[in-house]
Amino acid sequence: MNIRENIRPGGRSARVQASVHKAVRELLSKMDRNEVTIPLIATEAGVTPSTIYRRWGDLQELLADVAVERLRPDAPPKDTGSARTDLEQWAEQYADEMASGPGRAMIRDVLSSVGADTRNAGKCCGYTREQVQVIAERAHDRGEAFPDVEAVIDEVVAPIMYRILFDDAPPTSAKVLSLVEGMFAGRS
Amino acid sequence: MNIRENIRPGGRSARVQASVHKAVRELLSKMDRNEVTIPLIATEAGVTPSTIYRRWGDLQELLADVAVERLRPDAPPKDTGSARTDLEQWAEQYADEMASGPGRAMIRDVLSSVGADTRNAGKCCGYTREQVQVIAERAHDRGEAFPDVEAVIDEVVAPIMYRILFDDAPPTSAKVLSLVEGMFAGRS
DNA sequence: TTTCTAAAAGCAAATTATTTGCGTTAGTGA
DNA sequence: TCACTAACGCAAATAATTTGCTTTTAGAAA
Repeated sequence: MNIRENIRPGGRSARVQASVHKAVRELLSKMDRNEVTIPLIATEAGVTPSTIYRRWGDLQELLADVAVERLRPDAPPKDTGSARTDLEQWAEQYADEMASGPGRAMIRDVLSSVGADTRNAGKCCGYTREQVQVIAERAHDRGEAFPDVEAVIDEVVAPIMYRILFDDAPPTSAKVLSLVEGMFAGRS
Repeated sequence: MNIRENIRPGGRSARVQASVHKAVRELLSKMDRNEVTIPLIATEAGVTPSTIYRRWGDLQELLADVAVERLRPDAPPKDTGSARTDLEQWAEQYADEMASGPGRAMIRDVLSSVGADTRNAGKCCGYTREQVQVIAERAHDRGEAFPDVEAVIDEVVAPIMYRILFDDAPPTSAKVLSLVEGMFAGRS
């Protein structure tokens, strides 16, 4: 049950989608996530449950859909003057956001949904890659050396995410900085 | 709804648990995961659904419980004569197992369950850490240099897991080897 | 061993969620 | 404007979940 994104985008479907997403966000902020049900969302959104079932399939898909949207960055990484500090600040903010209660919940929602397609998780990965890419391009424009984007994902993003998902202790600020440090140590 | 592991371990509870786990494994091997329901599992296991609901709470918790057990390594990493090859072979096997269809499904089950407690995902992380620890101790006994276990998690385990979870492309054998390579490059 | 106790299982009724068929509404393209 | 059809609403049917109560059974005490 793939969510179509470009069928009749300007009409009722779009309004229903917006209304349902809004309802989900509001309910999640008010109550525990396993008390949120589709009939509840439907009431809050002013639609019938069957509409939601037909469009999203089940609660996990819907939560994932909402989470992906919320995980999309709303601004490019701040330009701090140097690639290293750009990356430091971006990584710290990324770690903070992802390690927060809502952040973790959204990541789990996105990962849980992957029943048939990996597209949801892939999108999030794509957002991250884009952000790092922006930093890399700025570095290039300034004439600074900057590691490969994939290396940044391996050495900075992946450890942060691994510890958020699997470990009890989210990475500290110092830890994040040391990961970035390691990134710049070997090269120049 | 925590699963207790040490209450009346030798009696009926244990038989029910074993029977339910077995039913889950068999059903998952026979059919698509989102066709598996608790009433189905109950029938297959020869118990009533309410027993499962009361013990595990919901399907996700049960699937996570089963997945954690299946993710527990059944043997220590193979001793290949040197720490580097130990780590190489272990990492390749780890990547293969986790990137496989069932592997990915189990990881997702474990991560999805984390409603109240992070214990499930933490356990998996713990298994991995133990395996690496074994390799590290063997290296120490042999007098070989070996990086810190946490560094191995950051630089080898985390990138593998990140790409399995978020990327479409699971890491290739060459990629895994290059991660291990990077691990040994800077030091000793 | 026998008896007592309470945790866990079974059963069935009540509730709640999900699916489905069909009629209606409202964007879209001619 | 009109015809077409995807998407919605409604309501009935089905399936899953919860819950109160009874029965079973492992483990402890006599």
